[in-house]
Amino acid sequence: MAYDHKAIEKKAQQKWEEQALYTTDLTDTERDPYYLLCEFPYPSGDLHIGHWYAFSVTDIYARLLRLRGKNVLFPIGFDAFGLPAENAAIKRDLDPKEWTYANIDRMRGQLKSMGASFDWSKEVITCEPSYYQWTQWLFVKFFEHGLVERRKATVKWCPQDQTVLANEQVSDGKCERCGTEVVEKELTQWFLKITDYAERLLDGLDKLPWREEIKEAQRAWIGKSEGAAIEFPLAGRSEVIKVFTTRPDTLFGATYVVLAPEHALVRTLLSDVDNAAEVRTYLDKTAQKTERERSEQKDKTGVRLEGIVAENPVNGERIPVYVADYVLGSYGTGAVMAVPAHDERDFEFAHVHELPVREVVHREGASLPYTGPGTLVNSGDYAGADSDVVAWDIATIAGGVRTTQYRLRDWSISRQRYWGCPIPIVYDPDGNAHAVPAEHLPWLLPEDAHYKPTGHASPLASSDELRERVTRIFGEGWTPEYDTLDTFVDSSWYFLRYLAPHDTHAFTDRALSDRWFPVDRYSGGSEHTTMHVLYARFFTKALYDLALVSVDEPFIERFNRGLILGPDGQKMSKSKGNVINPDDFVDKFGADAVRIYLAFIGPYNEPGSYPWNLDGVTSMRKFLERIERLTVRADHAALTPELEKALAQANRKIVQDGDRFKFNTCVAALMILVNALEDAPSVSREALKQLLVYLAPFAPHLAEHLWEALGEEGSVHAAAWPVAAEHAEETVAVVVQVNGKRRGSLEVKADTSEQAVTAQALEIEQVVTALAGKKPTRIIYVAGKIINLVA
RNA sequence: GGGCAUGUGGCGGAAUUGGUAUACGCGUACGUCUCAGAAGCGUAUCCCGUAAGGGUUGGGAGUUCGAGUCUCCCCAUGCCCACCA
Repeated sequence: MAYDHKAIEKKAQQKWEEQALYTTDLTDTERDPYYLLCEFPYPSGDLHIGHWYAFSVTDIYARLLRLRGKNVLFPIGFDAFGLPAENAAIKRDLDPKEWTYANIDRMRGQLKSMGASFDWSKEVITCEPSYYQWTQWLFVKFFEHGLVERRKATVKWCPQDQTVLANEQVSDGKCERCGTEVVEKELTQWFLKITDYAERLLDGLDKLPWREEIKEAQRAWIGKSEGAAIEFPLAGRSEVIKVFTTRPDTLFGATYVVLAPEHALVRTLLSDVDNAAEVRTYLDKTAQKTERERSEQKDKTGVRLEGIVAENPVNGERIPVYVADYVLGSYGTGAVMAVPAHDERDFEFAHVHELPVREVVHREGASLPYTGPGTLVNSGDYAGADSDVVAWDIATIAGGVRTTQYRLRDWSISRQRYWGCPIPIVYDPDGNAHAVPAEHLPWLLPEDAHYKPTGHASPLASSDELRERVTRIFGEGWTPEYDTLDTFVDSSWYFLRYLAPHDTHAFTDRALSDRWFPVDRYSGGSEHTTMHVLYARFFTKALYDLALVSVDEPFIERFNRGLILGPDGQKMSKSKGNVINPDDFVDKFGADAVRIYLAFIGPYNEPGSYPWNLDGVTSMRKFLERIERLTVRADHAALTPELEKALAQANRKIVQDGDRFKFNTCVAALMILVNALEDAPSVSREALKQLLVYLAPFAPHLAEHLWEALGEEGSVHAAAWPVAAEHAEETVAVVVQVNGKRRGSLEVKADTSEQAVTAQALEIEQVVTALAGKKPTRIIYVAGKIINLVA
């Protein structure tokens, strides 16, 4: 090894710490502020290669911006409450708190070993009372303004983790954390009313310059659909069945009505149906199915409510009523009008249960079920009309009301677990909820609770201290809330806390947030598109409405980074044995080589997957060694025009592609520069100094070391970004084409006229041959790039 | 099933608003240095052709002086959502 990376790294990291190089002065008004944010890590244990990719590559940009004169805020913290840490601690028979803090200590050291330029003075840890005091304070604000609600609802429950999950935390019917099949449970829970913001969350996206795929994913998740709410009266009864439909034009084709098994009306009707036993059996069977079983069963199951008859409001037709689990209790009104001819699910159900299929929208050549638009048939006075045109007329005569439905559900935030932020709510003797007054915040997580979940009651219920605390403060008969908050609540506002991490009077600093918020660029994983990023946007809008911040979108730019795969091209996992431990590589090749490898592997501005490649890291180490050898050749000669040009090109490329988050081409530009320097007859100190500044963001330790070796003062990371030399006299290569085909090229001065270029082009032998005596009829000249002679 | 994204050498990838396709690197081959190996250094490396030249960005069509880039159709892959009425 040509240089001792361990010694170099240690020395450089010490130097930066001593000089407090990365402590951001938030009150500085001289330089432009730039808030660069990475998703803060979950203290799960060791830092893996994905963490390196997330933090060390974003760090390149932080360093680059600082060199270019920005006042950069690049903070770090820990998302420290939550299930995985708690489960891991229980498995090891440790207190979740001890386990979490031990992990934080270890990860801090590992994060520093990357040479990441985080401002540790602003570290936030969400499980610290000084942090969660403000999570609670915000919860109370939301509570006071009606944004928090306690209600009974069917919620997703993870039997393994013994807790409720938010809709966003269920994927493919399984728990996001542990993969267990999720079941539904009826529970009284706290909700954040994110659905109140559905429309604004949608609108806000239009103005954001994010990649379309991120915005589309959020739009799809919010799932806006417009339609009509229509009431179907029940013959001889006072109740009505309210349905939601986006297709009122098919109303004449409704041949039955379906209620979801969870629908409240089912229980009411049960006493009057002729086949109550059969219905009850069906309801019980359905209740035992997991979400997935319900959606994956081959045949659409259901049962008719015998003796109950609904009336189609458009024509008074009497049609049967069914209970079927293909209708979701949680969407729309929990009931649908079934139009088998024009809906695939209704068609399937009608087929199984031998219900009539009546075509009302006709299109030549289309077979049923046909779900597109067409000409109405069997539709009374509307027969012959265009289905799209008269849809709302039909809705109107049926008494339909224009309704907008969202797929988005309110955010369930109660967790029946120990390791989370206590919900700052107490109940009076009558069971009414009251917010814990601000003077009692932080509302501490009791230390005497049995933290293992029992499934019967939340762990906090086992705390005597909590009960006594409530009695002492509020009086006899008052009881605490025993659930804790979903971890995603903690992380929905941490980017504001970085601005005032030690403030004991406010959750953030208003003056600083006016200056620093929103975040300029936020880098994270695509798995958070419909979770954390959505929640953070919701929080910001709510805070804006409470006049606590001045903007209502938290992130100007959002980038989802890619994934590092195992050497076999598969996703890394312990079971596949293809997990790369970054520590081994850092130990062997140095942090700089690993950083620059991760930067070079592919563009950072779009999500992709990159297999880990040992040869790639090795070659980066060799590249760094070439730079080290180069510095030994330093002399005092003046810069040659060639080198000046090469330096200017690298400078411009790194600035431009850095801003685009394309560090792979920045590294390529560095390589081209190093190749040019190696080929040069002499290497001046001035050229090397510039090279080291360009290298510094990518390989911060080696750049610092070589900077010192050249005898330079201070830190290379505090150096001024070189001004790229402008060459007015520069010649440019102009490609000469005949009929769009390349026939040669010319070296001309940039400001050469079209006539002069044409004249020169016509002298090229291949051009003459290609023209074969013809005269160009048209000449297209793009200055400095191309000239095309069309003949 | 729906939505979005992406298809460029053996591999990762490059190609500002349409303007030299394959930058940079890996791998490979040969050479050099060496007692030998490693490292280093040098040369070559999309395809056909001795060459001149011609062809090539998943396939097909189109717009254009000019298309990897724009439009349409098809194919493949990846991600997200998924009984959402």
